[in-house]
Amino acid sequence: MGYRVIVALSGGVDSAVAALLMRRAGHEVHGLFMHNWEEDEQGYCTAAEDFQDARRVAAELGIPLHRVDLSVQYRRRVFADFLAACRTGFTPNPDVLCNREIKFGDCLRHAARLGAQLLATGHYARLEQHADGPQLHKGVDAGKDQSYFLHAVRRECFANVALPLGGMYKEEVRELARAAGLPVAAKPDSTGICFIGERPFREFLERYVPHRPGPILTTEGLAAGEHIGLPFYTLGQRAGIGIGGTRGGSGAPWYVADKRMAGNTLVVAQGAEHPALYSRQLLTSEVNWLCAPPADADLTVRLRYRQEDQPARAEPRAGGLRIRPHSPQRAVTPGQSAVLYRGTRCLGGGVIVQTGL
RNA sequence: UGGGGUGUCGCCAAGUGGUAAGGCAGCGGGUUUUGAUCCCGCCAUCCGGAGGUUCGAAUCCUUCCACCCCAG
Repeated sequence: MGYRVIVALSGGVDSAVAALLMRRAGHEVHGLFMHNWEEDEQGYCTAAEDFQDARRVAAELGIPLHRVDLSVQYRRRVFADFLAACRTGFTPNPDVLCNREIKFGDCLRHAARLGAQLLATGHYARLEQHADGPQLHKGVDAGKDQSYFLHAVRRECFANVALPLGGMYKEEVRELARAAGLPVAAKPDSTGICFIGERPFREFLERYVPHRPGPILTTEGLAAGEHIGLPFYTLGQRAGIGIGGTRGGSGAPWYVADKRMAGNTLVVAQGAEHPALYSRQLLTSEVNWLCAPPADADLTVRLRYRQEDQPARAEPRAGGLRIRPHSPQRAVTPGQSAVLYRGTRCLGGGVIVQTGL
Protein backbone atom coordinates (compact mmCIF):
# COMPACT_ATOMS: atom_id res chain seq x y z
CA MET A 1 0.00 0.00 0.00
CA GLY A 2 1.18 3.46 -0.82
CA TYR A 3 0.54 6.71 0.92
CA ARG A 4 -2.71 8.16 1.98
CA VAL A 5 -3.22 10.80 -0.65
CA ILE A 6 -5.76 13.59 -0.55
CA VAL A 7 -6.78 14.79 -3.98
CA ALA A 8 -8.35 18.20 -4.24
CA LEU A 9 -11.47 17.37 -6.24
CA SER A 10 -13.07 20.37 -7.89
CA GLY A 11 -15.72 18.57 -9.83
CA GLY A 12 -13.83 18.97 -13.10
CA VAL A 13 -12.05 16.48 -15.33
CA ASP A 14 -8.52 17.33 -14.35
CA SER A 15 -8.78 16.68 -10.65
CA ALA A 16 -10.84 13.58 -11.33
CA VAL A 17 -8.09 12.14 -13.49
CA ALA A 18 -5.52 13.16 -10.92
CA ALA A 19 -7.41 11.06 -8.41
CA LEU A 20 -7.68 8.21 -10.87
CA LEU A 21 -3.94 8.24 -11.45
CA MET A 22 -3.09 8.35 -7.76
CA ARG A 23 -5.36 5.42 -7.10
CA ARG A 24 -3.83 3.46 -9.96
CA ALA A 25 -0.42 4.18 -8.48
CA GLY A 26 -1.54 2.17 -5.51
CA HIS A 27 -2.23 4.92 -3.03
CA GLU A 28 -5.07 5.17 -0.59
CA VAL A 29 -6.94 8.06 -2.13
CA HIS A 30 -9.43 10.40 -0.52
CA GLY A 31 -11.13 13.28 -2.28
CA LEU A 32 -11.43 16.73 -0.75
CA PHE A 33 -13.84 19.31 -2.06
CA MET A 34 -13.08 22.90 -1.14
CA HIS A 35 -15.80 25.41 -0.68
CA ASN A 36 -14.23 28.82 -1.15
CA TRP A 37 -17.00 31.21 -2.03
CA GLU A 38 -20.44 31.83 -0.60
CA GLU A 39 -23.24 31.10 -2.98
CA ASP A 40 -24.96 34.11 -4.35
CA GLU A 41 -28.39 34.53 -5.87
CA GLN A 42 -27.14 35.56 -9.26
CA GLY A 43 -27.08 32.03 -10.53
CA TYR A 44 -23.50 32.26 -11.73
CA CYS A 45 -22.01 30.24 -8.96
CA THR A 46 -21.72 26.61 -9.86
CA ALA A 47 -20.33 25.37 -6.55
CA ALA A 48 -23.37 23.22 -5.84
CA GLU A 49 -23.16 21.50 -9.21
CA ASP A 50 -19.44 21.12 -8.87
CA PHE A 51 -19.85 19.45 -5.52
CA GLN A 52 -22.35 17.02 -7.01
CA ASP A 53 -19.89 16.25 -9.78
CA ALA A 54 -17.15 15.69 -7.24
CA ARG A 55 -19.43 13.27 -5.42
CA ARG A 56 -20.15 11.36 -8.59
CA VAL A 57 -16.46 11.16 -9.37
CA ALA A 58 -15.65 9.93 -5.88
CA ALA A 59 -18.41 7.37 -6.12
CA GLU A 60 -17.18 6.15 -9.48
CA LEU A 61 -13.65 5.82 -8.16
CA GLY A 62 -14.86 4.29 -4.94
CA ILE A 63 -13.06 6.78 -2.73
CA PRO A 64 -14.31 8.76 0.26
CA LEU A 65 -15.02 12.42 -0.30
CA HIS A 66 -14.38 15.07 2.32
CA ARG A 67 -15.49 18.62 2.19
CA VAL A 68 -13.98 21.68 3.74
CA ASP A 69 -15.34 25.19 3.94
CA LEU A 70 -12.55 27.69 3.41
CA SER A 71 -14.74 30.59 2.37
CA VAL A 72 -13.92 32.65 5.43
CA GLN A 73 -10.21 32.22 4.84
CA TYR A 74 -10.66 32.96 1.18
CA ARG A 75 -12.50 36.14 1.90
CA ARG A 76 -9.97 37.31 4.46
CA ARG A 77 -6.75 36.41 2.75
CA VAL A 78 -7.53 36.43 -0.94
CA PHE A 79 -10.57 38.49 -1.67
CA ALA A 80 -9.73 41.34 0.69
CA ASP A 81 -6.37 41.64 -0.99
CA PHE A 82 -7.94 41.47 -4.38
CA LEU A 83 -10.32 44.33 -3.63
CA ALA A 84 -7.64 46.46 -2.02
CA ALA A 85 -5.46 46.04 -5.08
CA CYS A 86 -8.33 46.87 -7.42
CA ARG A 87 -8.98 50.07 -5.53
CA THR A 88 -5.41 51.22 -6.03
CA GLY A 89 -5.66 50.67 -9.75
CA PHE A 90 -3.83 47.38 -9.89
CA THR A 91 -5.03 44.39 -11.87
CA PRO A 92 -4.60 41.64 -9.30
CA ASN A 93 -4.55 37.96 -10.10
CA PRO A 94 -6.51 36.37 -7.27
CA ASP A 95 -5.91 32.84 -8.51
CA VAL A 96 -2.22 33.25 -7.78
CA LEU A 97 -2.99 34.21 -4.23
CA CYS A 98 -5.63 31.50 -3.94
CA ASN A 99 -3.06 28.84 -4.71
CA ARG A 100 -0.66 30.23 -2.15
CA GLU A 101 -3.11 30.87 0.66
CA ILE A 102 -5.92 28.43 0.13
CA LYS A 103 -5.08 25.42 -2.01
CA PHE A 104 -1.50 25.03 -0.86
CA GLY A 105 -2.13 26.73 2.46
CA ASP A 106 -5.30 25.92 4.36
CA CYS A 107 -6.26 23.03 2.17
CA LEU A 108 -2.84 21.47 2.53
CA ARG A 109 -3.03 21.78 6.30
CA HIS A 110 -6.51 20.33 6.28
CA ALA A 111 -5.28 17.37 4.25
CA ALA A 112 -2.60 16.77 6.83
CA ARG A 113 -5.23 16.77 9.55
CA LEU A 114 -7.06 14.13 7.55
CA GLY A 115 -3.97 12.00 7.81
CA ALA A 116 -2.63 12.50 4.30
CA GLN A 117 1.02 12.15 3.51
CA LEU A 118 0.49 13.76 0.14
CA LEU A 119 -1.79 16.32 -1.45
CA ALA A 120 -2.46 15.96 -5.17
CA THR A 121 -4.17 18.44 -7.48
CA GLY A 122 -5.06 18.53 -11.15
CA HIS A 123 -2.73 21.37 -12.08
CA TYR A 124 -0.85 21.23 -15.35
CA ALA A 125 2.63 21.69 -13.97
CA ARG A 126 5.38 19.30 -12.98
CA LEU A 127 6.74 18.95 -9.52
CA GLU A 128 10.01 17.14 -8.95
CA GLN A 129 11.20 16.22 -5.48
CA HIS A 130 14.97 16.61 -5.22
CA ALA A 131 17.37 16.27 -2.35
CA ASP A 132 17.68 20.04 -2.13
CA GLY A 133 13.95 20.56 -2.27
CA PRO A 134 11.06 20.54 -4.69
CA GLN A 135 11.33 21.97 -8.18
CA LEU A 136 8.38 23.36 -10.10
CA HIS A 137 8.43 22.96 -13.87
CA LYS A 138 6.13 23.96 -16.68
CA GLY A 139 3.50 21.45 -17.66
CA VAL A 140 4.34 19.41 -20.74
CA ASP A 141 1.21 20.67 -22.48
CA ALA A 142 2.37 24.18 -23.28
CA GLY A 143 -1.18 25.23 -24.04
CA LYS A 144 -2.35 24.37 -20.54
CA ASP A 145 0.73 25.08 -18.44
CA GLN A 146 -0.35 26.46 -15.07
CA SER A 147 3.00 26.99 -13.42
CA TYR A 148 2.32 30.72 -13.67
CA PHE A 149 -0.47 30.34 -11.13
CA LEU A 150 1.67 28.30 -8.79
CA HIS A 151 4.78 30.44 -8.61
CA ALA A 152 3.76 32.17 -5.39
CA VAL A 153 3.29 29.00 -3.35
CA ARG A 154 5.80 28.74 -0.52
CA ARG A 155 8.46 26.31 -1.59
CA GLU A 156 8.24 24.16 1.51
CA CYS A 157 4.54 23.67 0.84
CA PHE A 158 5.39 21.70 -2.28
CA ALA A 159 7.32 19.11 -0.32
CA ASN A 160 4.36 16.81 0.09
CA VAL A 161 2.50 17.62 -3.09
CA ALA A 162 2.03 15.67 -6.30
CA LEU A 163 0.83 17.08 -9.61
CA PRO A 164 0.09 13.94 -11.61
CA LEU A 165 -1.07 15.76 -14.75
CA GLY A 166 2.13 17.71 -15.28
CA GLY A 167 3.45 15.33 -17.86
CA MET A 168 0.20 14.98 -19.77
CA TYR A 169 -1.68 16.69 -22.52
CA LYS A 170 -5.24 17.78 -22.01
CA GLU A 171 -6.44 15.39 -24.68
CA GLU A 172 -4.81 12.45 -22.93
CA VAL A 173 -6.48 13.48 -19.70
CA ARG A 174 -9.89 13.56 -21.33
CA GLU A 175 -9.19 10.24 -23.00
CA LEU A 176 -8.27 8.66 -19.67
CA ALA A 177 -11.42 10.07 -18.13
CA ARG A 178 -13.53 8.66 -20.94
CA ALA A 179 -11.88 5.29 -20.78
CA ALA A 180 -12.38 5.12 -17.03
CA GLY A 181 -16.00 6.12 -17.38
CA LEU A 182 -15.65 9.22 -15.25
CA PRO A 183 -18.90 11.19 -15.32
CA VAL A 184 -17.12 14.49 -15.96
CA ALA A 185 -15.08 13.30 -18.94
CA ALA A 186 -16.78 15.75 -21.26
CA LYS A 187 -17.29 18.61 -18.83
CA PRO A 188 -16.09 21.87 -20.37
CA ASP A 189 -12.94 23.43 -18.97
CA SER A 190 -13.68 26.04 -16.40
CA THR A 191 -12.44 29.54 -17.04
CA GLY A 192 -12.64 32.84 -15.31
CA ILE A 193 -11.51 33.87 -11.88
CA CYS A 194 -12.43 30.93 -9.70
CA PHE A 195 -14.84 32.67 -7.38
CA ILE A 196 -16.31 34.98 -9.96
CA GLY A 197 -16.88 32.24 -12.50
CA GLU A 198 -17.99 33.09 -15.98
CA ARG A 199 -19.95 36.16 -15.16
CA PRO A 200 -18.99 39.55 -16.61
CA PHE A 201 -16.16 40.90 -14.52
CA ARG A 202 -17.30 44.47 -14.54
CA GLU A 203 -20.73 43.55 -13.28
CA PHE A 204 -19.15 41.60 -10.44
CA LEU A 205 -16.76 44.33 -9.40
CA GLU A 206 -19.54 46.89 -9.36
CA ARG A 207 -20.91 45.19 -6.30
CA TYR A 208 -17.79 46.08 -4.34
CA VAL A 209 -16.27 49.13 -5.99
CA PRO A 210 -18.42 52.17 -6.71
CA HIS A 211 -18.26 53.97 -10.01
CA ARG A 212 -16.08 57.03 -10.00
CA PRO A 213 -16.17 58.66 -13.43
CA GLY A 214 -13.30 60.68 -14.77
CA PRO A 215 -11.80 61.82 -18.05
CA ILE A 216 -10.32 59.68 -20.78
CA LEU A 217 -7.39 61.37 -22.46
CA THR A 218 -5.43 60.28 -25.49
CA THR A 219 -1.67 60.02 -25.33
CA GLU A 220 -1.71 63.38 -27.08
CA GLY A 221 -3.69 64.85 -24.21
CA LEU A 222 -6.96 65.21 -26.10
CA ALA A 223 -10.25 64.51 -24.40
CA ALA A 224 -11.67 61.23 -25.66
CA GLY A 225 -14.57 60.54 -23.36
CA GLU A 226 -15.36 59.54 -19.82
CA HIS A 227 -14.54 56.37 -17.89
CA ILE A 228 -16.63 54.83 -15.11
CA GLY A 229 -13.80 54.35 -12.63
CA LEU A 230 -10.18 53.32 -13.03
CA PRO A 231 -10.53 49.94 -11.26
CA PHE A 232 -12.80 48.78 -14.08
CA TYR A 233 -10.05 48.86 -16.68
CA THR A 234 -6.82 47.01 -17.20
CA LEU A 235 -3.77 48.02 -19.20
CA GLY A 236 -3.76 46.86 -22.78
CA GLN A 237 -7.51 46.47 -22.77
CA ARG A 238 -9.36 47.27 -25.96
CA ALA A 239 -13.01 46.47 -25.51
CA GLY A 240 -15.22 48.47 -23.24
CA ILE A 241 -13.66 51.88 -23.63
CA GLY A 242 -16.44 53.07 -25.88
CA ILE A 243 -14.39 55.33 -28.11
CA GLY A 244 -15.61 55.48 -31.69
CA GLY A 245 -14.12 57.21 -34.70
CA THR A 246 -12.46 60.56 -34.32
CA ARG A 247 -11.91 63.32 -36.84
CA GLY A 248 -8.64 62.78 -38.58
CA GLY A 249 -7.95 59.62 -36.57
CA SER A 250 -6.33 56.55 -38.04
CA GLY A 251 -9.41 54.44 -37.51
CA ALA A 252 -7.42 51.96 -35.44
CA PRO A 253 -8.87 50.73 -32.15
CA TRP A 254 -7.97 52.29 -28.82
CA TYR A 255 -6.22 50.59 -25.93
CA VAL A 256 -5.74 51.47 -22.29
CA ALA A 257 -2.19 52.77 -21.93
CA ASP A 258 -2.18 54.16 -18.40
CA LYS A 259 -4.27 54.69 -15.30
CA ARG A 260 -3.39 57.89 -13.52
CA MET A 261 -4.82 57.52 -10.07
CA ALA A 262 -3.81 61.03 -9.06
CA GLY A 263 -5.99 62.72 -11.63
CA ASN A 264 -8.46 59.85 -11.91
CA THR A 265 -7.54 59.83 -15.58
CA LEU A 266 -7.57 56.97 -18.07
CA VAL A 267 -5.02 57.36 -20.84
CA VAL A 268 -5.67 55.64 -24.14
CA ALA A 269 -3.46 55.03 -27.16
CA GLN A 270 -4.55 54.38 -30.70
CA GLY A 271 -3.28 51.27 -32.43
CA ALA A 272 -2.31 47.90 -30.96
CA GLU A 273 1.40 48.63 -31.38
CA HIS A 274 1.43 52.15 -29.98
CA PRO A 275 4.71 52.77 -28.12
CA ALA A 276 2.83 53.97 -25.06
CA LEU A 277 1.63 50.39 -24.59
CA TYR A 278 5.16 49.05 -24.17
CA SER A 279 7.49 48.91 -21.19
CA ARG A 280 11.22 48.33 -21.10
CA GLN A 281 11.48 47.52 -17.45
CA LEU A 282 9.46 46.85 -14.35
CA LEU A 283 9.81 46.51 -10.62
CA THR A 284 8.37 43.67 -8.60
CA SER A 285 7.43 43.20 -5.01
CA GLU A 286 9.27 40.72 -2.82
CA VAL A 287 9.90 37.57 -4.83
CA ASN A 288 8.78 34.15 -3.73
CA TRP A 289 11.68 31.93 -4.72
CA LEU A 290 11.23 28.31 -5.65
CA CYS A 291 14.96 27.87 -5.89
CA ALA A 292 18.04 29.32 -4.31
CA PRO A 293 17.90 32.95 -5.41
CA PRO A 294 19.98 32.99 -8.59
CA ALA A 295 23.03 35.21 -8.70
CA ASP A 296 23.09 35.73 -12.42
CA ALA A 297 20.36 37.08 -14.56
CA ASP A 298 20.06 34.57 -17.36
CA LEU A 299 16.40 33.77 -17.39
CA THR A 300 13.05 34.33 -18.97
CA VAL A 301 10.04 36.08 -17.51
CA ARG A 302 6.32 35.69 -18.09
CA LEU A 303 4.37 38.85 -17.40
CA ARG A 304 0.85 37.64 -17.95
CA TYR A 305 -0.76 34.24 -18.01
CA ARG A 306 -0.77 32.62 -21.45
CA GLN A 307 1.90 34.96 -22.66
CA GLU A 308 5.17 33.53 -23.89
CA ASP A 309 8.00 34.07 -21.49
CA GLN A 310 10.61 36.54 -22.61
CA PRO A 311 14.37 36.63 -22.16
CA ALA A 312 15.23 39.18 -19.53
CA ARG A 313 17.74 40.42 -17.01
CA ALA A 314 16.71 40.55 -13.40
CA GLU A 315 18.59 42.30 -10.65
CA PRO A 316 17.76 42.58 -6.98
CA ARG A 317 16.62 45.90 -5.63
CA ALA A 318 15.15 46.92 -2.34
CA GLY A 319 11.96 44.99 -1.84
CA GLY A 320 12.06 42.93 -4.99
CA LEU A 321 13.56 42.79 -8.46
CA ARG A 322 14.20 45.14 -11.32
CA ILE A 323 13.48 43.26 -14.53
CA ARG A 324 14.53 44.36 -17.98
CA PRO A 325 13.18 42.20 -20.78
CA HIS A 326 15.44 42.10 -23.82
CA SER A 327 12.68 43.61 -25.90
CA PRO A 328 9.93 46.01 -24.78
CA GLN A 329 6.84 44.22 -23.53
CA ARG A 330 3.26 45.13 -24.22
CA ALA A 331 0.74 45.91 -21.51
CA VAL A 332 2.93 45.19 -18.52
CA THR A 333 0.41 45.60 -15.73
CA PRO A 334 0.88 46.34 -12.03
CA GLY A 335 -0.85 43.68 -9.98
CA GLN A 336 -0.07 40.91 -12.43
CA SER A 337 2.77 38.55 -11.66
CA ALA A 338 6.23 38.51 -13.17
CA VAL A 339 7.17 34.85 -13.11
CA LEU A 340 10.73 33.77 -13.70
CA TYR A 341 11.84 30.67 -15.56
CA ARG A 342 15.03 29.02 -16.58
CA GLY A 343 14.18 26.56 -19.27
CA THR A 344 11.19 24.62 -18.03
CA ARG A 345 11.86 25.37 -14.40
CA CYS A 346 9.80 27.98 -12.62
CA LEU A 347 12.14 29.90 -10.34
CA GLY A 348 9.51 31.98 -8.58
CA GLY A 349 8.13 35.42 -9.08
CA GLY A 350 6.65 38.56 -7.65
CA VAL A 351 3.91 41.07 -8.25
CA ILE A 352 4.59 43.83 -10.74
CA VAL A 353 4.41 47.05 -8.77
CA GLN A 354 5.76 49.57 -11.24
CA THR A 355 6.53 49.77 -14.91
CA GLY A 356 8.58 52.20 -16.87
CA LEU A 357 10.10 53.05 -20.18
C1' U B 1 -33.29 86.17 -42.40
C1' G B 2 -26.41 89.29 -46.56
C1' G B 3 -22.74 85.60 -48.32
C1' G B 4 -20.44 80.66 -48.10
C1' G B 5 -20.36 75.58 -46.24
C1' U B 6 -22.16 71.03 -44.23
C1' G B 7 -25.94 67.41 -43.01
C1' U B 8 -24.92 59.08 -44.99
C1' C B 9 -25.50 53.52 -38.77
C1' G B 10 -23.71 55.67 -31.61
C1' C B 11 -18.68 57.94 -33.76
C1' C B 12 -15.37 58.63 -37.99
C1' A B 13 -16.09 57.99 -43.24
C1' A B 14 -16.62 56.12 -48.79
C1' G B 15 -20.15 56.77 -52.35
C1' U B 16 -21.95 62.65 -57.34
C1' G B 17 -27.91 58.72 -61.65
C1' G B 18 -28.11 52.38 -61.22
C1' U B 19 -30.16 50.50 -56.73
C1' A B 20 -25.80 52.21 -49.15
C1' A B 21 -17.73 50.46 -48.84
C1' G B 22 -14.73 50.34 -44.72
C1' G B 23 -12.97 51.47 -39.80
C1' C B 24 -14.15 52.46 -34.59
C1' A B 25 -17.72 51.51 -30.89
C1' G B 26 -21.54 47.96 -29.58
C1' C B 27 -23.62 43.00 -29.43
C1' G B 28 -23.04 37.54 -29.91
C1' G B 29 -19.64 33.45 -30.12
C1' G B 30 -14.59 30.97 -30.03
C1' U B 31 -9.78 30.65 -27.44
C1' U B 32 -8.49 31.05 -21.92
C1' U B 33 -8.27 28.52 -14.28
C1' U B 34 -6.83 36.59 -13.86
C1' G B 35 -10.70 41.81 -16.32
C1' A B 36 -7.60 41.02 -21.26
C1' U B 37 -5.07 40.64 -25.96
C1' C B 38 -6.38 37.56 -30.31
C1' C B 39 -9.98 35.07 -33.68
C1' C B 40 -15.02 34.50 -35.91
C1' G B 41 -19.99 36.37 -36.73
C1' C B 42 -23.90 40.26 -36.49
C1' C B 43 -24.87 45.29 -36.96
C1' A B 44 -28.32 51.61 -41.93
C1' U B 45 -34.61 48.66 -47.04
C1' C B 46 -31.91 53.47 -45.89
C1' C B 47 -28.72 58.36 -46.77
C1' G B 48 -31.75 65.87 -42.12
C1' G B 49 -37.50 66.58 -43.63
C1' A B 50 -41.10 67.22 -47.61
C1' G B 51 -42.07 67.46 -52.69
C1' G B 52 -40.37 66.92 -57.93
C1' U B 53 -37.44 65.08 -62.48
C1' U B 54 -36.19 59.99 -64.10
C1' C B 55 -37.21 53.22 -66.06
C1' G B 56 -34.20 54.14 -61.80
C1' A B 57 -31.46 59.06 -57.14
C1' A B 58 -27.91 59.25 -51.11
C1' U B 59 -26.30 61.21 -55.67
C1' C B 60 -30.25 66.22 -60.29
C1' C B 61 -34.17 70.24 -59.12
C1' U B 62 -37.45 72.93 -55.48
C1' U B 63 -38.42 73.95 -50.65
C1' C B 64 -38.14 73.58 -45.41
C1' C B 65 -35.07 72.37 -41.02
C1' A B 66 -30.37 71.99 -38.29
C1' C B 67 -25.47 73.08 -37.51
C1' C B 68 -20.82 75.65 -38.93
C1' C B 69 -18.01 79.74 -41.02
C1' C B 70 -17.45 84.76 -43.00
C1' A B 71 -19.26 89.06 -42.81
C1' G B 72 -22.09 91.82 -39.46
